[in-house]
Amino acid sequence: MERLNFQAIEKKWQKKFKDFSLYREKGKKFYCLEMFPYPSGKIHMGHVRNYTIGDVIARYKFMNGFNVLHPMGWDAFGLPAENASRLNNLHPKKWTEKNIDTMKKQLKLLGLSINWNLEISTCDKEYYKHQQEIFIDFYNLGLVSRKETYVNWDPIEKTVLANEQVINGRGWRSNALVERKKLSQWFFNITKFADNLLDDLNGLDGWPAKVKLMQKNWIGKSFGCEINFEVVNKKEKITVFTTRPDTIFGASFIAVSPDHPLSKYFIHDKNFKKFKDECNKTGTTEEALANAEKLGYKTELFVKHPFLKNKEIPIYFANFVLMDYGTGAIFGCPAHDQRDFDFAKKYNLKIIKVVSDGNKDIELKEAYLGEGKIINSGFLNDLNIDLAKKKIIDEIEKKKLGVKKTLFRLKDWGISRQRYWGCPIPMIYLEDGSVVPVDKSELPIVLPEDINLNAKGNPLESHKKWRETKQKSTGKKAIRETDTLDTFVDSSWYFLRFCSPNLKNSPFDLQKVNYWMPVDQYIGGIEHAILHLLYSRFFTKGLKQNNKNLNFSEPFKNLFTQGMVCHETYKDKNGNWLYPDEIEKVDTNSILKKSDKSKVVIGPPESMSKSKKNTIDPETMILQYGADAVRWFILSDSPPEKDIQWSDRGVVSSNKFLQKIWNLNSTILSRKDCQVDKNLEEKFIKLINSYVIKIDSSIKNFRFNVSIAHFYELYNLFTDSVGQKISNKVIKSKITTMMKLMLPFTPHLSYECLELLKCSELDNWPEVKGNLPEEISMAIQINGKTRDIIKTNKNATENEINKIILEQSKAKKFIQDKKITKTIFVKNKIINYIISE
RNA sequence: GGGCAAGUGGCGGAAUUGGUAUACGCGCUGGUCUUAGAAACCAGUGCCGCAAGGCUUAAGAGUUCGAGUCUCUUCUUGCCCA
Repeated sequence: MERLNFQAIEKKWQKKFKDFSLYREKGKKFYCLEMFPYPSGKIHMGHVRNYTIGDVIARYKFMNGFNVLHPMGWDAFGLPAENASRLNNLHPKKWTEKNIDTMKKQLKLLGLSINWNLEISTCDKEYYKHQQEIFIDFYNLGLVSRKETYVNWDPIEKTVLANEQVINGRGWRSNALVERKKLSQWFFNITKFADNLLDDLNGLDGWPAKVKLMQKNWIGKSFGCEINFEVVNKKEKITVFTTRPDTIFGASFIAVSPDHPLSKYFIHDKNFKKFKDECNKTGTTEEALANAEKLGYKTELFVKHPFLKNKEIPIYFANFVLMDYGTGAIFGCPAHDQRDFDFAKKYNLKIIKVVSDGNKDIELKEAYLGEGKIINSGFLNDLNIDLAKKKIIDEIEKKKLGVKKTLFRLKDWGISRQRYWGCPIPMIYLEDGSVVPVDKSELPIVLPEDINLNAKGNPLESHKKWRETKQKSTGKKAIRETDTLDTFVDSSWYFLRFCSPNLKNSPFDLQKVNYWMPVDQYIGGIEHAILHLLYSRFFTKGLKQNNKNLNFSEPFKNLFTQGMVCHETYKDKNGNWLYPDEIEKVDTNSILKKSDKSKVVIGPPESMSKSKKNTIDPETMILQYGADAVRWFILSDSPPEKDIQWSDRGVVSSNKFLQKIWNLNSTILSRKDCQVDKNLEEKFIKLINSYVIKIDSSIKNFRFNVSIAHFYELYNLFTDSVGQKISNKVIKSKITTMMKLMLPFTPHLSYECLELLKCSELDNWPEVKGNLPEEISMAIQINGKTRDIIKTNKNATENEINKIILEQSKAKKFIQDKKITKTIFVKNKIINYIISE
C-alpha cells in the first residue's frame, strides 16, 4: 500500500486553490471574515488557529450552497515597521512588502479557501486614499474635531499612547514611564454615538455575551446630576458631577482638577505649580489614577453647602480628578467613596456617615458602598439610596442648584499619531490660522518615501518639501498635517473594502456592500473585544449617517472569539529562556539543554510569544507533518474559544490518523465485492446517517473538537465494517460521505481521496437526514441508581421494557419480591423503578 | 473591592441542556509481529475490591423518582472593570 504523500497532494491541490473562489451565482450570501493579520514577519500559531477556524466555516457554508465571500488582507501600517527599518536599514514599505510576501506564501501552505484576488493592504495608497476621503466626509459631518488634551506621552517612542496602551503606567511596547503632556490632537467624536453604540448591543444576538458586557462597561453610561456650589467671597460657582447626589450631606471637601478654571488664582503660586507638575507624572488611565497615591493641594477657598446653612466646605486641587471627565470637579464624601476616604484620611478631613451600614457607632475602616437607609441627611433620612437619589435630584432641580445628567465613561477617540508609517491625515494649516481639509480631488495624500527615519520624532515633520503645500482652491500657502492616523482607523472599514476592493472612485460599491454586509461570521481574538470592534461599529454608524442608503448599521452579525495557542516554557540554569528545539527530553522527568546537557526548568503553558521563546513555527510543522495534520490538530484538542496547548505528540498523532484514513481509502478502493447481508448493510447505513447529523451540528455550533472525535468514531466504524458483508457500492458511497464531511477540516486529503473515489460532485454537503439506527440502549434504574443497560428497539413501550427486565436484566435481582411503588418511564432513555423496603 | 466565567481520570476534554458520567484522543500497561528498535495491529486502563458490589464530576447542603447540569454556602482559578 502506498503511503500518504502529503507534500505531493498538498502541492497538487494548492495549485488548484490558486485564485480560488467560493463565489457562485445562486444561493444565499455568506460573508466569512477573519481578522486580518499585521505583517510582522512570519505567521504564528495564533494565525493558524484563526484562519483554520474561518476556513472550516467558509468551506462548510459553500458546500451547503451559500455564495461565500472569504477574503484576506493586511493591516500593514504601524510602528514595528519603523523600528525594524531602523534596525535593518530597510524602508518600512520594503520591510512590510517583504513580510506580506512571506506570510502570504505561508498562508497558502495551509490550503485556505481564500479568494486572493480580493487581497488588500492598508498601506497601499489605493486603500488609504479612500480612508482619507472617509475622514473628510466625517469631518464634514462634524464627527472629527481637534482638541487640546492631555495625552499619554511615551518619551521613548516619542508618541502618544491610547489609554489601553498604557499598562501599569508604562508604555505597552517601550515599557517607559508614561508622562502627561498637552497636545493638540485629532479626534473622532465617537461619544456622539455613545447611546447608539450601547443600545445596538442588544440586537447583536450572535455576539458572545461576554464581549457585549465588556463593551457596555467600556461605554459606561452612568446617571447622576450636576450641582453648583457657590464659592465663598468669590463670584464663581464650582459645578461638580456626581452619581451619588444622595450622599451630599456627607460632603466634607471639594476636589477639583489641577487644570480646572479655578487654577487661574494660583498660577503664580510656586507650590501649586510644583504640585501640578507632580500630578502630570501620573498617567491618565483610571487604573493609574486609582493606584497612584492621592495627592491634594489645599486652597484657602471654601464653598457653601447647598442644603446646610452656615456649613462651609474646603476646596482642594487633587490628582485623581480629571478635567475631561464630568466637570473636572467633585464633592468628596469620604464615608461612601474609597478614593474620597483615602483622601480624607490623608488630609484629616471629616468622615460623615450618611448611609447606614448597620453598625451605628463603629468608625469606618474603609468606605461603605453597600445599601442602607440614609442617615444624618435632613429630609433624605430613612429613604433607601435609590429613592434618596430621586428626591435629592428633584430638589436640586427645583431650587435651580443643578441639573440631572447622564455621563459616559467612553471618551472621544484620539487618532493622531506622531509617526511616519501610517495614513496621512488630509488636513492643511493655512497662514491665517485656519485648519481645513484638502480638496478631495487631491487625494490620495501620498506618504513620501524619501524620509530620514534616524531623525528624532516624526520624519514627516522634517520633510520640508512634503509639508509645504498650497490650498488647491485659493492657491494660498499651507502646511500639511504631519500626524498620521491611528492604525485602528485602517481596520475600522476594511471589511467594506473587501466587497469591491478594486473600485477606483469610491471606498466601496453601495450595491455590493448592501449585498454582502453585514459580515455573517467574524472570527478573531478576544483581545480585540473592545477597541477594534467598537471602532468598527462607530465607523459603520458614521458611514451610514453619511450615506442613508446603506442598509446595515452594525458591521458584524456573528462574532466568534477564539482562544490563544499556548506552549510550556523552558529556562536554563541561568534563567535564560530556551526555544523548544534547544532542549531534549531524555525521559518524562529529565529535560536537558542540547548544547551543554545542563538541566532545564519547565514552566507552565503560556501564550506563545517571542520574548519567552515558547513559539512553534507553523511552516516547519506544515512541512514536517502536512497542512492537513496541523489544521486537524489545532482544531482537535480543545473547544475553539478556549486556550489550546500546542503539543508535538498531538500533531504527530494527527498525522498518523490522516495516514490511517488514507490507508482506509486505499483498502476500500481495492476491496473485492462480497456476499451482502442486507440487515447488516442497513444497520451500517443508519449508523453513518447518525454521524452525518452529529458532525453537521457540531460544526454549526463551533464544536470542532467534537466533530473530530466523531471522525475517529467513524473511522473505527469503517475499520469494523470493511471486512463485513456490505456491498462495495455502499462502502464506497459512505466513505465518499465521510471524505466530504472531512473536507472543511482536511481539504487536501479529502479532495485527493474524493478524486480517487471518482466522486463527480465534490462540493456538496452530504444530506443531513435519513434513517437512523433502530437499536438504542436504555438505562434501568432502581431508586434512581443505574443497575443495568439494555439494548432495545427504538420507541419500545413501557410494557415491552418491563418484560425484558423481568426476563433477563441484571436489574431483576434488585427488585425480587419487593413492591414497586412507582415507575418513571422516559421513552428511549430510562426506566426508573421506585421500590419500597 | 465589583462584575462575569469556569472547576469532570495521569493529561486535553465529551455528556443530545434534568435522564446510561468519564465518549474521542494523548499517555500508560500487557501482548502479536520483528535480530533489535521504530511503525503497525490486538487487549486493558476513574478509584477501592479476588469477587459480589461500593464510591466518584473542587467541598458542603438543598430541590427532584433522578443533579456534572438547577438553587444556596464555601474554596480555587481565569478574564474584564476598578
